[in-house]
Amino acid sequence: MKKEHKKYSGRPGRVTATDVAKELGISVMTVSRVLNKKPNVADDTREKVMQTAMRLGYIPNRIARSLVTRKSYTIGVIVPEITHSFFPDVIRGIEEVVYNTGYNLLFIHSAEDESREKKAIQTLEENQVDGILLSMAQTVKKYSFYRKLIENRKPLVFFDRCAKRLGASCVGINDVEMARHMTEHMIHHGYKRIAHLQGSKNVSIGRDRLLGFRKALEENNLTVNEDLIIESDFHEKGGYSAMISLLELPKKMLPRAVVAVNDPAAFGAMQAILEKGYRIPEDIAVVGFSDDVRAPFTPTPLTTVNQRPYDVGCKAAQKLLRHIDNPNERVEYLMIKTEPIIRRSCGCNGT
Amino acid sequence: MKKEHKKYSGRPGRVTATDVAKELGISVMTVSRVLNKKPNVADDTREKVMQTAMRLGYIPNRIARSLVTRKSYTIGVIVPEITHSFFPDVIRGIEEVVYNTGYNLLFIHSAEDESREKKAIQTLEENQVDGILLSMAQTVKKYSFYRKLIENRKPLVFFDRCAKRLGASCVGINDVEMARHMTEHMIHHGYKRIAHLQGSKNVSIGRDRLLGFRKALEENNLTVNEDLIIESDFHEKGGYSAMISLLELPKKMLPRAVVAVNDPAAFGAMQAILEKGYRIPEDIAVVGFSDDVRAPFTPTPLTTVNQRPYDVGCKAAQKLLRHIDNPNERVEYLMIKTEPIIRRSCGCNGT
DNA sequence: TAAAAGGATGTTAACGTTAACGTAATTTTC
DNA sequence: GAAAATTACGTTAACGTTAACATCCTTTTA
Repeated sequence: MKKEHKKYSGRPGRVTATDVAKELGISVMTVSRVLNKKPNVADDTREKVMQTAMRLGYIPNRIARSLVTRKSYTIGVIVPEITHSFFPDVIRGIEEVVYNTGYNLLFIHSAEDESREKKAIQTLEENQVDGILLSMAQTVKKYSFYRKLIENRKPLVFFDRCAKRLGASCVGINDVEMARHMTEHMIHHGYKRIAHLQGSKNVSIGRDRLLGFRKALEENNLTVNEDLIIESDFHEKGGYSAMISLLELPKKMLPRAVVAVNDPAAFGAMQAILEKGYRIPEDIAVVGFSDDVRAPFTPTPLTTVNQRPYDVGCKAAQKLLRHIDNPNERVEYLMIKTEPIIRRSCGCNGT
Repeated sequence: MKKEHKKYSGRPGRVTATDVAKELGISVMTVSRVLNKKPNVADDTREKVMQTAMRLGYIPNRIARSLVTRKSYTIGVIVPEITHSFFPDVIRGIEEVVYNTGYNLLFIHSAEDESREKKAIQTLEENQVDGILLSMAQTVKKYSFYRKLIENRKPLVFFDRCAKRLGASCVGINDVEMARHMTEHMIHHGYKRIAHLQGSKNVSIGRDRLLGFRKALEENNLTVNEDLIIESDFHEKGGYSAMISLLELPKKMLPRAVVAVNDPAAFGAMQAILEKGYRIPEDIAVVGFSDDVRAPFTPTPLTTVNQRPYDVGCKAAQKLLRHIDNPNERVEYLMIKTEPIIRRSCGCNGT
């Protein structure tokens, strides 16, 4: 009575647990028990199963497993712009946490587009992800999709760009506080006319940093000049064109300093300033936000805020895993404490 | 006779196609046909199914679907260092191609570590990905894992860091040619003592760029000085320490120019050069490879090669999809043509 | 107008795994 | 030494979907 090995026999059929069981003349269940390291299996059986599984090149099918356990061990990650150096670092942090926990990352790039983000959420749900880590696209206006997720009890943790009061945890940085701090730093330099390149109002960090900016001016008894608050986006282009329009103001209305919503916007602004023949910081000082890899390298190194992306990623992933493991995990708004990085674009003698 | 809606009733059970079918008193199969836009369904039935599916909040379960169709519509992506700005751009390209094809990306970061890469491959296989896009970790020594994948007929396409002759397609750039070109550029500047900060030999781009470097010297009848070829890695640290050890050579043995395996290594080297009080390019010229976002911003803007990461990602994804759709798709080594970006670190008057 | 073709459904089984329960043999307990 | 507990399995059904085939009814064709 010959036994036939199924391995690579004819069609490209994968080796299954059933094949391993048949090979040994035992039940699939015992094989399953061994592979999942469950108790109540004799040592020698365990040994035999491991060996034949190895010999046949058995690879467990997580899809079949997921179907019955109703757990995919997959986490969805939605990022608005992977190209912005903040996000790869966040992903590093996320990866580092999920690595060794057995979870995998299903990654989707929303390209700052609301409809793509919606589609992404739908896709993640179809894939039965156990939870979602999301940083909002800047064009998102409606939160109904988030609400639906939360109603469906799909664990959701926002990072960086958060939607609060929806019942999902958030991991961000102390945006208001740091925007206030950086603006005040400009004020302490003696600058009076301070502009703000504002991020999209749709997004928490856009609103919060604007708030911090206003706070600083008010607390220091400076009038907030609405003409100097101008909507940019989070990228070089937006910063550039916003700055260009500021520079078209009459000479004496020109800002003496610019607080940009983030570093890419600041880079765009710096380029505009230099192109128009002004000096940084002698004519116009600039501060950014997020400590982009390029920040130390700009002609005048950019004063900014270290956004600790790696830590944001870690904390967000950890919180999500806790939500997944415990449906009663408390919804929290975690704030990573960040610090200013003083270089020279603000007028200091930094590195 | 009341009908009960199952939606959100008690336990968190998802709405299934069966629920939709029961609601309408029809068979699941008809529902399945509608949802998959298959023919042979009456228009009004189709309509009714769509509506109740919507009303009940039905979300198709891709996991169950995958199990029976033996297709996951998922592509695995393994990247050695997401933090290196080349890779996020590649991912953008990949995303752009798979977006709208219905495929998803399962993302794993190997952290330049062979064992993590192996584990990643295993994980992707367990998840039944339809194909894998992979850029080798620099510490990878054995190709047996790749061979096993290829034997198992799991479509695999390498990008950037390739292993050829294994039967998997590769998408890279013209490394040898461009390294030769850049080195020759240095020679045309009149530099004689030219050093090479070499990448890991385990990896194609490390070997190929070294080859191009040697070629240029030989073709121009310059002797290759082995002391000036020094192993770095692909990151700032390696470039820095490699350069430091070069700078410890006796004064007259010092290199006049440095060809770095990539930009991060070049940045490290530049830092070392500046710290030791030398000028770039007056004392030591430097060229990099990959056009990192920081390259235009270094104190002396870095001459480098545009690696066209976005195109690499697109091509790799396209090729993989073709391998998935057609098992007889020809194995190819695709080469994206790249161009030098002349700035100032080489001695030119670039931007 | 009978036969053939096609359209709109339903039925059954399967994908590969595990949960829940069942059973026989062995060991423990008092 | 009989009841109870434990161990080492096996059996059945289910997870949610689709492929393949079957059925019934309508329309077309010669």
